[in-house]
Amino acid sequence: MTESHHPSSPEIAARAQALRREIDEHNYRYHVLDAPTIPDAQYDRLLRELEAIEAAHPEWVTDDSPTRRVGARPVGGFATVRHELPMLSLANAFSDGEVHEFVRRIGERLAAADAASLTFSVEPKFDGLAVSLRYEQGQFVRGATRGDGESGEDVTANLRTIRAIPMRLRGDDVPDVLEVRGEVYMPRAAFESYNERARASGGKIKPMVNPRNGAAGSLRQLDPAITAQRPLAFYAYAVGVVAFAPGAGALPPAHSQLLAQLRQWGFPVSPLVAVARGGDGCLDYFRRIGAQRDQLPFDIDGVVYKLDDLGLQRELGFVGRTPRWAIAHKFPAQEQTTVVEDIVVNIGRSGAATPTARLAPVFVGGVTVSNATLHNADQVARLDVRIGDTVIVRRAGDVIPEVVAVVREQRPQAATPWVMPAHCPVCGAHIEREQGEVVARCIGGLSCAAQRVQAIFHFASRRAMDIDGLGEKIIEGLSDFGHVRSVADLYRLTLDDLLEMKRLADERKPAAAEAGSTTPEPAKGGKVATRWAENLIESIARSRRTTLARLLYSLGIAHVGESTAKALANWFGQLDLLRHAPWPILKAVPDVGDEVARAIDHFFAEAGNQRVLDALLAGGIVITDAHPPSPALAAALTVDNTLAAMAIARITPRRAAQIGEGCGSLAMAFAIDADVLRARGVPDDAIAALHAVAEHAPGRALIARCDAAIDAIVASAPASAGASAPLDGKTFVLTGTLAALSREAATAELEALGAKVAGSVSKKTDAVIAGDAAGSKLDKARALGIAIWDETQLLQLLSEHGRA
DNA sequence: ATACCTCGAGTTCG
DNA sequence: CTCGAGGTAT
Repeated sequence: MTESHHPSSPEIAARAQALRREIDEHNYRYHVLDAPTIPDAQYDRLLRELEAIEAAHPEWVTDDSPTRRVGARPVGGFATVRHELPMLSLANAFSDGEVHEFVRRIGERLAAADAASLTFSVEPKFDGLAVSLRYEQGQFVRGATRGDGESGEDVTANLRTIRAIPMRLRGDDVPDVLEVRGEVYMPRAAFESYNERARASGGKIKPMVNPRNGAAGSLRQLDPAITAQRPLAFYAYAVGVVAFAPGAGALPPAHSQLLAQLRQWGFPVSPLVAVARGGDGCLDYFRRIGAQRDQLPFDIDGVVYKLDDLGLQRELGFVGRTPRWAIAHKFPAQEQTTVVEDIVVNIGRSGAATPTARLAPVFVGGVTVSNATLHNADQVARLDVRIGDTVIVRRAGDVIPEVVAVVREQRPQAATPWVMPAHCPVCGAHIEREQGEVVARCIGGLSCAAQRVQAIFHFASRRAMDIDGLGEKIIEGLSDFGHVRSVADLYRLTLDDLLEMKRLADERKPAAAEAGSTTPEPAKGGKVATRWAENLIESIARSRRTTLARLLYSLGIAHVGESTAKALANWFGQLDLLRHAPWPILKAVPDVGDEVARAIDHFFAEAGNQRVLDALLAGGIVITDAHPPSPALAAALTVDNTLAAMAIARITPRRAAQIGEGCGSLAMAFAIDADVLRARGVPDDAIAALHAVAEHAPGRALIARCDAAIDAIVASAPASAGASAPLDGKTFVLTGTLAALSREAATAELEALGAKVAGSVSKKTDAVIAGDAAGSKLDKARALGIAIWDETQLLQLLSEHGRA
């Protein structure tokens, strides 16, 4: 429209009509062909132009205009619609055998010579909401939910808001009446972003439990304006009533062709539909779709096989409301409902009290689940899970089951909110929760049997001391019968100790053995038990030779995991230097800050822990990789002893420089009078900080200990670094499965060359080494433009430097 | 102070 | 794997 020329009414009306056609066309290209030809912004411009015209000329608005997708809000509930042809329900198959049986039955009834050659139209079974859409003379007139199959709810206004549903059929040969059946669903991405916003809203918007509930809830909104904001989509998969004008046309003879026809009429049909031959073809399809399931942009709960020939379908007919010619082959459910029988508290090695839901066993995602963690009290409160509640349990792409939501309608009257118990169920000590922390902890420490067992279990674990065959049950036995109180006791165990423990443990639970347990437990005191005990003793003996990093990690010091243990071992080199280092010294190690340094200091300050360490050494532990402390550590510490003083007085580097300028060194600063310092230009707050330490006896003692520790470290450190490691400062990330090396071996090789192997990709990563079936890390590397190597390149790098 | 980036700890079933 | 929280760079 130009500014000078005022278009006549007929011109504008024509423009409006053209816009409607164009917008419909773009909807079709986007939703049905999945091949948009204009950017979203341009689409929006067209829509706005049409809206403007219609606002100026309401008399031209047509019922099927794309602007009319959001209609008026219905009063009260939804009207009930009776389906002229009932909407079917399908029989289910859960195994290959049931599918073969289904095909065999059809072959038999049709007296087909060769059931294996029957063809089926096969398609994914969407996890959404089935609806029926009615078109008269090509216009969308009504849509209803499936309901009970006989009648559903009239959700026409809401269905209009779904762009994937055409308001008008395309083409000329359209039937007088057409009912299309299909599934309204919510794409996963839309579900995720909706929940993202819900979380960001801080509770104002309630997150959806899953895409299916999201779709169902959205479609049942009384206000179509709300539905319009929910990103719903639609796939057509069948027809109901179809009536052509006399002589005007007919449906094709096969279901697969019917789907093609629906696509031509303007309906989205899943691109995954296919044709399969015989039971084996169907099962091939099932596996192919199953393999893609996690990658699909929408949820499916199985696949559907329909005998392709519509004539044969008619011949077979129905049993009740389910057709003989179709079956749904379901994947193992990823979500199930079950009942929370109890909520118990588990105590971890750090005393963390973790609530766990004891569930009535339920088959989810291929395994029977009877436990699910609830993480912490906050999570329990968020979900408001109570004993006796019916809950939805999921086992998503991950392995670990989780409680997704509570089904409020099925809550027993008597159920009360769950609260974290005040006392440890194992040792009776208080359970306390630090201000601002999420986890509650049993404060019993090692006097709590649970924490003792967990501590020993951790000590023996593969990445720690690697004692093969020392499992939780055995440790419990050894602990209960007094053979092992601390990890050091493991190295004093005798064959007799183990055999006696086994005997006592077996006596304690004879009932279980008599209850017809299938595992024969004979020869308890005999050869088998002896052999077991010998193996365990041998495993323990083997573990004596270890590395400093492993030993440190084994101790279970708070905040000291594998990585920190390695850093400490590399920098200090020797246990003796480390076990007496005050925390300001520990802070010199990269990635060790106040919190971690204090935790280590605190651990070694416990006389009991030092005794255990001595006992371990007395028990024959040998550190095979002891070496002098790193020159870098010595260098960091000798900068005028400033490090320790800075840490204690919380003096920042900038301030330390100011003080240093004023009096030569920080150490000197402690000896100089406040007035003199002030006269030399040292700021008052710096002086106050120095004094706080100097006048505080523990502070002075700490500085003295730091001095001693620094002397010891400097004395034993080599003068300077030799040739630096070839890959010093490089960071790698491993992903996927490597063929020649295990992931652990590859890590060890790279670290031997001085490289760091990180767990996740960031912009600091130098290269990502991708093995087979690499996952999200690879995508992230691509997004960040990080070098991606294959295994060959890794092996080449290693051999260049004389490894592997 | 703030915004990453890492690390640690807990977790289920066969 | 996922969350929480510690460490460090900005």
